[in-house]
Amino acid sequence: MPKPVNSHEPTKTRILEAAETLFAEKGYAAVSVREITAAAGVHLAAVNYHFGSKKRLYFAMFEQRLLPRVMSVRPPIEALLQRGNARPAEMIKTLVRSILENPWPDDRRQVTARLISRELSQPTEMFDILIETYFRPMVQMIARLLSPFLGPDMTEESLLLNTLSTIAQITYFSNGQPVVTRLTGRPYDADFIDQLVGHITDFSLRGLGLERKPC
Amino acid sequence: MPKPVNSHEPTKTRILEAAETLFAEKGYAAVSVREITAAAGVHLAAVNYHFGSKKRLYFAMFEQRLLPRVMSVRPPIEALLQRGNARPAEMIKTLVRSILENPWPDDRRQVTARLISRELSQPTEMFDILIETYFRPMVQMIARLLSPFLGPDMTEESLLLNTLSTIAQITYFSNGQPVVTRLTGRPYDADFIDQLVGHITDFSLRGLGLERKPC
DNA sequence: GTCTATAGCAGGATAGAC
DNA sequence: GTCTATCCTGCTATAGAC
Repeated sequence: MPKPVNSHEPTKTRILEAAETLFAEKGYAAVSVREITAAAGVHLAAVNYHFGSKKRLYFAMFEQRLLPRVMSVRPPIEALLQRGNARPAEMIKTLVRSILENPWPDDRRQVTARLISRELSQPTEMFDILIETYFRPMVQMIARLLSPFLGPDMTEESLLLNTLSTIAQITYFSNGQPVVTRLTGRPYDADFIDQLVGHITDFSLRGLGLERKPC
Repeated sequence: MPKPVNSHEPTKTRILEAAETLFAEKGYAAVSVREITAAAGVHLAAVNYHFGSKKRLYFAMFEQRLLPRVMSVRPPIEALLQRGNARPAEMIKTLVRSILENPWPDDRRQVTARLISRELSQPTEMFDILIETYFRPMVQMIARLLSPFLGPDMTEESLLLNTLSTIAQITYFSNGQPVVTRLTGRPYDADFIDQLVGHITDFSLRGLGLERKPC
């Protein structure tokens, strides 16, 4: 448990921080309250005093730390939408970059991505909240961003699938880091992330039919 | 535990089957040996008698059931490669379909996909085996399939990233089923899977630069 | 609010009868 | 090989001293 303990934070915050890290690493079931309190440098009973139970600690962590952080990704992308004059290449590149090298603090990037991916692949009671407050608005916003360029004859569903194909790549290269590193031999440093952003942008632009190949 | 018990199978097999289902559903840590033996309809001590420990049961399940099954996806795709005269559109469609509606028995499709995705996103000691025996050969095979069409000036790394972008979509629409259903309102019936296969194929062909848009 | 002590139970594993 | 009974550890949760 090499996690620094921030001993000036209040007990409650220390618990939330430690819980977040551990839940992200191992998953809810594999983490014990003892482990969390030890990592947080607080006494065992503190979790039940402050949160009532282990499950409610998870929910509190989710609502108070995870959700606010993921919501913070949206404003910059919304700003892009408001401007209204961006070109598709620029839009997609910004989108990809804003998620791949996201604005969360360095020590929380991996943690945040893992918690989201965990919740999406193994829904708990938080699944609905995550979908409706974060994921669906995000997808709709991206779809609205793209839709003017994709032609008016495209169905809603087709627009959605195209949006999801773009998101699929971002998600895959973001969450699948262990696999990608293993296969390419490249660690996720600034260099490689740049390259990934470029690749995903190009592939998606072509996939969306927004960039013509020589014919 | 509505799982039927196949009471004519030997104890060992019954345990492996139940373990597979439960590990896929809940993850290793969240499943107890008691739960497994109850679902299998055998006595509690059977796990330790036949496998030595819960962890070794997981490994046995992985090697004896999961790996052989995922390996069975390869031959049909390899056959495509051997023929050598397939066109890219056909190849990619076959590839997408062979994974999206895979050849595993109906009651094992979801289970198999979940176990793989679990192992890739939360590596245990089996991660290396899965990567080296299944994933890397699979990716290399697909890359070899595509490479003749992508032009000789494409770097190895670029070829790999393009391949992964295609796989990313297949993986996303396959593993992200709860999310996709939630956002589209479509259950994964034959109809929708057809539509997904078509979409992923088209998007990927364009993404790879293999299908020209009107210009 | 903090922490100790412990209740109460579920977990994996095992010994030994059959 | 099968199954019962049980050990013991480690878990969540709580009671109650400070």
